[in-house]
Amino acid sequence: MFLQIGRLGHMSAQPLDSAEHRSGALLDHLARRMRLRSESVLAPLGLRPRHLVALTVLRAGGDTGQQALATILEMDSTNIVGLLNELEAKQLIERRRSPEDRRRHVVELTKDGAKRLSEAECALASAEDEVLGALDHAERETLYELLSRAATGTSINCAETICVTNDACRCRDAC
Amino acid sequence: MFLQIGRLGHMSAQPLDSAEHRSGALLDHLARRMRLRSESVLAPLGLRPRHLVALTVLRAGGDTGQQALATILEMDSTNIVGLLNELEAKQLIERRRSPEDRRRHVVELTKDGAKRLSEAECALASAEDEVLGALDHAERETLYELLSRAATGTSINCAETICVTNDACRCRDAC
DNA sequence: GGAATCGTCTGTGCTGCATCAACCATTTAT
DNA sequence: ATAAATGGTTGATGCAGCACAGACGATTCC
Repeated sequence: MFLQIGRLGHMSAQPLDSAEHRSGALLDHLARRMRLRSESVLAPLGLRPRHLVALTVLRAGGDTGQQALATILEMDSTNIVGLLNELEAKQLIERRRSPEDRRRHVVELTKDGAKRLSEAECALASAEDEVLGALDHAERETLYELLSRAATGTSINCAETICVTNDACRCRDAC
Repeated sequence: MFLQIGRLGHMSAQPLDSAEHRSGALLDHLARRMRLRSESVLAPLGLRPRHLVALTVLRAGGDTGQQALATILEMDSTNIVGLLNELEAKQLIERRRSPEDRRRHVVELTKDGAKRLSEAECALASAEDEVLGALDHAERETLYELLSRAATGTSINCAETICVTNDACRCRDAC
């Protein structure tokens, strides 16, 4: 901190690039705190945090080949198989062979899957309250929107997926 | 999603609570992506992601007993010891006995530690570019500020720690 | 003096995950 | 048509993060 001030020196009022503001460690820290709480909350629903991540990605991304899924989640394909097996056994997802390329399995969220995901998210309210307690509602919504955009890499889904259901959503400005 | 619309029914224009917007899974997802990239970038510096988290917390929190650290990081005390041993061996932190309660070890970031942390954060620029590529500079700064506030649990440090060095920081509105 | 607290060290075991190897179904190239 | 490449599946192996438990020294509080 003082280092930075020292470097700025004669121009301490300028918004100079703030190179040290890396979110990585904070992301890691908060994700851990959230995950620890999520585990116990999710257990009764037969889910674990990683399932939620996969379901969330599937909801956002639409139909996805599972190799593409491996890329998005940055997991090894072989581990994707096991993960999807668990989700398919609970009928939260479906694997269909792609009509275009029948080698490919297209993974899709089932109606049950979407419902279960929704339930899980509701159940996580208290966990989020503990971890994000320092942020008010609008700030959390901003956070969600930023994370969501970063995760999908595009803002295409934003208008359709988010804004329809929430009049206060800030993403209209951003979109 | 449709469930919520159904629930809203006659008042679909109201900004009702958006219960499904949970950040947990997104946090998890992005933290993972960031961590995978961080590992290789940090290795030459002799650090691992968890070290960075600890150093970041220490920088933000000032002098901290290591039991308090265990609480903040939500790690077992015994694992904290090992983590701190590694950092102390590299002289990035110091353990001093607290003058008030000499049972307690107060953990403090050394000058070298602050410097190394700063270097690491610079080195992580490209990793962050990949993961947060969908966000522009101002959005990343907003994200950092939100995560930072959530992590420290208070907004006390905000004015001192962040805003002095960055004129464009949005936290003035929030503070 | 005795009990409780903070930190340290050691060992044990579970879990997540990467990696390797072998295999089937399907598509693409020759 | 045959061979090669691709997507997916399965099983085995090994490492690392981490929780947990037990024992110990140092210090404080009653």
